[in-house]
Amino acid sequence: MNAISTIAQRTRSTYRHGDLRRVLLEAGIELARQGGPDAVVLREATRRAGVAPNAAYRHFASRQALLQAVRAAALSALAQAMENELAALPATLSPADLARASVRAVGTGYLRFAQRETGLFRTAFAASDKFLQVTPELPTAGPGGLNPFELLGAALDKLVQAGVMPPERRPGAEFLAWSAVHGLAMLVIDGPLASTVGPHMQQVGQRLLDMVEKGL
Amino acid sequence: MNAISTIAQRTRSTYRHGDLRRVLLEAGIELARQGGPDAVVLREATRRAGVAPNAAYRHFASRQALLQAVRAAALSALAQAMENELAALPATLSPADLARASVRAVGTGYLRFAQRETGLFRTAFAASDKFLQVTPELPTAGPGGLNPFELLGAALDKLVQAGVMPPERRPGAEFLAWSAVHGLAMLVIDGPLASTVGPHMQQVGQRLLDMVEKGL
DNA sequence: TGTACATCAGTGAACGCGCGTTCACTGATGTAC
DNA sequence: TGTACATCAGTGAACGCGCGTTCACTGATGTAC
Repeated sequence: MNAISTIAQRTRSTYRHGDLRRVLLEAGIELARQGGPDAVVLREATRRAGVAPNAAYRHFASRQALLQAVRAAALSALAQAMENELAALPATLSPADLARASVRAVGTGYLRFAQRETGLFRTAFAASDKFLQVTPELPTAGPGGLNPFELLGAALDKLVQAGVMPPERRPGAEFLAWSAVHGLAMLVIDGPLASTVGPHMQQVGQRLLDMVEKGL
Repeated sequence: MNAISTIAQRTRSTYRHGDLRRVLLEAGIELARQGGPDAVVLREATRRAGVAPNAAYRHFASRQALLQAVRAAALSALAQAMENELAALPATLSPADLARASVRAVGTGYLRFAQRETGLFRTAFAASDKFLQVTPELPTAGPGGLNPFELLGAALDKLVQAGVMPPERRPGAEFLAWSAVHGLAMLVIDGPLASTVGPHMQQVGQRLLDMVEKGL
């Protein structure tokens, strides 16, 4: 180990790297965080890992494979953000209020993540023909073991169990709630509402969640 | 004029092209239609116009400038699609029903356009720091003179005028309605709901509009 | 009406760029004897 | 416990690619006289 070694470009004392896959993935996540999916570039990831460009091919079959791994990590981080909101709910609520608050917490976590981690959010939902094929093999869940979509589903289930939502409205409800929140996120983070709504994202987000709650 | 000349690559009899700007723009639109914003490539547009690559610079300052023009055209086409839905409404409705139906028509037009013209839709809403700076100079309205956002606003105004929506709820309502519809479109056209919801887009879309109507 | 000339739309060739990916290699590591 | 060897992670050099953009040019057009 060298005294001037950095985290990003460590002077290896050994010919072998030891943990290159993880370092490449972390570099990829950092690139996505800063510049979205297009910024996840194989050569730059290897550069940051202090390694020859083709070394990446020992761990990822292609640039696409790295990008999919980064995407899975981004979804996992999103799940984590949602769980954080859920964990912050007061334990004193009635079942009905808790259920309602859980749905809101999931939505709020989603919007907060989109705003704070814009690059990761855009990466998580970047266009890909292989979205469904690839992700199941990679971990997309948060610490609690549920991925973002499942967290929303669980919150809606609570709504039914608490008697707040009639069971016959439950099927497909996640698509409606998700659409509303996802649309606001997209329009604000790199769409036409960036300057109009962006500064008031939280208030508009709460109004949007009012609409969803009432409309579901 | 050559017998084997095509629309795309016309053998010019004259050294000058005559209408290159429009032909490049149309080529750009076609590229966007097929492959989204990233497919709008200067060199390919000139190829299709049957012209040297650098000839484009007589008409567009840069690739970005061409892309912005294509984006404006895409927004204009979206407005057109909405107007078509509005025009198809029966004239016999009461003011209140007409207002409600107008909001639905705007949403339905939006979703239909996203599904039929996916490439253009993605181009219209592609990330760009210059979204608001550039578009105002370029025509984004449909034949009726209103752009997509204004069409939605007008429909919501009708809702208030017809006494269906209390005036105090009107401010900002377009952000909520737009978010819901936009989110569904995004999740379906190149997101994780493509295979799940895609085939039932219309039904889910109508349920979503129910939610918006009730929730606003 | 005919000629000289300025304009400027399109040409042809070239540039540098960074990318993903392939090739034959080298040398550190862990294992079998 | 010590040595031979197979494994395979990382190297170094190179490739072809298509892109956006710049340069000095050419020649068709419309206008002034």
